[in-house]
Amino acid sequence: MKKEAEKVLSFPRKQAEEIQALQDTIYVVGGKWRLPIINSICNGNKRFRDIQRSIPGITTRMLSRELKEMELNKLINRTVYADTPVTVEYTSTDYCYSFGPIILAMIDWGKKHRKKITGKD
Amino acid sequence: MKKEAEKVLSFPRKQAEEIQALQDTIYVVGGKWRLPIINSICNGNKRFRDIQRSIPGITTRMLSRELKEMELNKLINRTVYADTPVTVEYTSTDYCYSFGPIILAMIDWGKKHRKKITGKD
DNA sequence: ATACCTGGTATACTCTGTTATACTGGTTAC
DNA sequence: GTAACCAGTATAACAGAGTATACCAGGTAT
Repeated sequence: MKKEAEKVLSFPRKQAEEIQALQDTIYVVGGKWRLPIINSICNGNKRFRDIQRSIPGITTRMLSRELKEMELNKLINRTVYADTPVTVEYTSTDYCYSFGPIILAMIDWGKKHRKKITGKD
Repeated sequence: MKKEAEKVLSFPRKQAEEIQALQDTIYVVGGKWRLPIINSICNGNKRFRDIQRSIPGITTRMLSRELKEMELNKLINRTVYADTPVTVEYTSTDYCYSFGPIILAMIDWGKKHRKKITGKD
């Protein structure tokens, strides 16, 4: 009996907490490019042009900007190798992998959605 | 948990297909409000003002716009009851529930993130 | 020699998502 | 009578995400 009341009473509080968590996440991964870039790097793309080529539509400007901010936020590591010509490598941090479940859920949705509207695989 | 995501994310197969699926999904659920609104309605909020109250920061204009578009895209049903005063109910379609896994993954990430930066629960 | 590769930066612009504020027309409560 | 609730619409303005295009300096391939 008491358990029941507790559950009911805490329901709105949980809802508020969940919507806040959701809004936090949207704030962090918001925008058109953040998640595709994370996915690309986690998939093994390390070089600027490789990452760019792997994401249809992204411009150098946007990629550059996002990479810079992601490096600041410890989402990725940027390493410069002093060979000639100089090469730059971007690699994912552990933190970066924490977005894995979100990305997988979104890829899954996208595939099903496409299958649904095109009618084929 | 981490190992699992790492393994799956690192798997370099069908990269192009996956990035497209990801971009499709971002296009559909993009923006600041779509996912919170879906979440709110799936949580049982039916009335305009209830939905608005459940999402901190949203304005009537944005909510109105998003609801309209979501109705067009068959994400929600809008039902007007001719009692006096007229009441309007928004309910989720099956299609709407398909975003469940994405929303749950994002709520989960947001909770962990907050715990991490505040240091408490 | 010239055309394209690398890893970006610079400048200028557009677009639209988002905010702010006020308002409508009807209903119910004090 | 006046204040607050409902379900929104109207108007205007803004900020910044995103686009387009060109460019740099060095190296490589034909």
